[in-house]
Amino acid sequence: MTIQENIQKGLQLAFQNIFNHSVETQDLALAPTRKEFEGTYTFVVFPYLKISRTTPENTATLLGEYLQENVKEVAGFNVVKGFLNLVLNQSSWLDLFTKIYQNSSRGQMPSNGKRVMVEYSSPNTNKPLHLGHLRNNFLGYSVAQILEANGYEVIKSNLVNDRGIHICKSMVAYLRFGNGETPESSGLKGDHLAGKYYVLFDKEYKNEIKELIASGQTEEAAKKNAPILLEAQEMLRKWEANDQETVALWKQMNTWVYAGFDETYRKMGVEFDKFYYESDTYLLGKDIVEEGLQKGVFFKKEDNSVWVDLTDEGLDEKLVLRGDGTSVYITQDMGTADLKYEDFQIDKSVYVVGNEQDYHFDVLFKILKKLGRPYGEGLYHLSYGMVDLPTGKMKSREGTVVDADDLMQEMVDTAEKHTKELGKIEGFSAEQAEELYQILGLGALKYFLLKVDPKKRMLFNPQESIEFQGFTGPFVQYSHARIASILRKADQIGVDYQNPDFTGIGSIAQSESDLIYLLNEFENKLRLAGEEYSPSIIAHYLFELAKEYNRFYADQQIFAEENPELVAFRVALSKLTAQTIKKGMGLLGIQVPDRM
RNA sequence: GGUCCUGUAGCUCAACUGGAUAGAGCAACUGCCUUCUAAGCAGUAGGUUUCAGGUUCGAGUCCUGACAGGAUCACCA
Repeated sequence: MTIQENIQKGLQLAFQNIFNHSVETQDLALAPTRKEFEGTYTFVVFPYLKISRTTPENTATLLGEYLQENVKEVAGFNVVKGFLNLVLNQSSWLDLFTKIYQNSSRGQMPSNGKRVMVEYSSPNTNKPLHLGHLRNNFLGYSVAQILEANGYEVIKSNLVNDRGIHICKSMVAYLRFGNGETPESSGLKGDHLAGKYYVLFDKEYKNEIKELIASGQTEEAAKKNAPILLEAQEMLRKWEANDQETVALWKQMNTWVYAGFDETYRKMGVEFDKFYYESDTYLLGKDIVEEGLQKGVFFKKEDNSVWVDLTDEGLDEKLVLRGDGTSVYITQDMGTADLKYEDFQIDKSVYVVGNEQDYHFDVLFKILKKLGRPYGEGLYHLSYGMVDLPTGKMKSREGTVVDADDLMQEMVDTAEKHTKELGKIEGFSAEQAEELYQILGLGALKYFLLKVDPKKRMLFNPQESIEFQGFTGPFVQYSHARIASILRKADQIGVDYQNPDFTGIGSIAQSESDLIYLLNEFENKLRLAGEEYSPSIIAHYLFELAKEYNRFYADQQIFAEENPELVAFRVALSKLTAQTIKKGMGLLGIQVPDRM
């Protein structure tokens, strides 16, 4: 039984004995006491005045007296209006700490026997990754870690959009302007090479439109008739007809792109257990359309096209198969959903995709539920907001994107600059220093993108570089490095903090019990982050924890203390904080250094 | 136009899902390094939570209606 549960139980008995009324323990909500009042937990009595039939102050006082007498953890209480603030006794804090400290499986819930797939990243192979992809990748990876820590078996998947008109555009431009350029000959990363030709396509396309308009065509006609566009469309047809030359070029360019992506993913620190390729899946789903027709979930129109009617769910009619029998986007998504289930028998499926596709996923999930899919109830669209620049939306064709590789490198460079300015690399080898810059630069970037609630859109100003102070990754990393230093010293002077005995400690400071309180909150936050698919909950928690530790650090001289048990306690408290930071940052995909 | 999301300090974000005097960070200003890392700590200042109603003991949070920004409403992906 946790302290909270003991208090709830006590409250239940109090209501029974004082007011002769039975209340469910889970309804008795305990909130953390606000900083400006004395106490740890606060019970709000307003909702219970009908039961107590007396004033809020009176009700709170009666309950408080009962708790103080009957619950061993409650040392005292105070009443402010209808708020009953409970003060815990010193030994409860130490007992609680000992319990957490000795829990070797802390931060990893036991298996819940459920399997979840997290699909994220899902790049197009015609251009390199940009800032928006960074948010997607960091979110996806982090949510996967969080679900795993919550006891799920997690499969990280990546559905690569490797076919379609946009790929053909890069290919056509490459044939026209490439002169056989390769990543080796140009020194360009493969994905950047493909992106270069995607931009060239658009440039040429616009030129041709201008020329056609000059020769008398309307703008609308020119947009349809530009030769380079027709070429791209022709190339798509050839690709679908499995034309040898086209397929060979397609394979060649994609190979280059994948080599580039691999490098970017490695730098990001993300990974995948399973890749799906749209070139394999784009024809899937037609059998489901047939099934849907038979089940009466879909219906056919005169032109043979197949539709689903979702008007009773507040949506519209939606096409699921064209009149000529060819697929649309949602057809293959239905097929891919089935494929994922066939491959892994997943209980849940999380799609990390931007909020511009909210409607699409709403439709997709409703269809799959109507079809009675066993995984239907476990579908979840982790919809995140766009990353905007001060200049507006990023457009890759117009070159107004913040490139992922460039940004990561800038962050590492900035980390190097800050570190050198602070003169903090004494005794580091060149490799160690470089490793530190990577850890700090990527940490700052990931934390910056993950600390915001996923569903909110966020602004990124490249001019104002990402901070290294305050509510940032490096602040949390710094706190960890500080503690690592404490632990080194403790080892050096022989403090036994592995199995310490705290029985001789009289009382602990406010900053110490506050820290224990927060450390105890870790698993609650972990659970909440899993339920909400929200790394930002972890990020906020870690900031609070690091902040509280630094308060304690400034407050207490660890090794100057004369009572050896108290020294051991403080070192142990430090160690548990470091472990929690490391584990928590790991959930965000962020490493922590031992020195910085 | 229909639907959905968002609106909180100058800026970037919180607010434990309806609880106390709405909190952090950045930027500004004041203090604190001869003892464990100052990428830190403590403090000052900064608010009509876009606006108007409503629900109740109690609203940033729920409801209605405005206003502003964004997304989407393709036989594109």
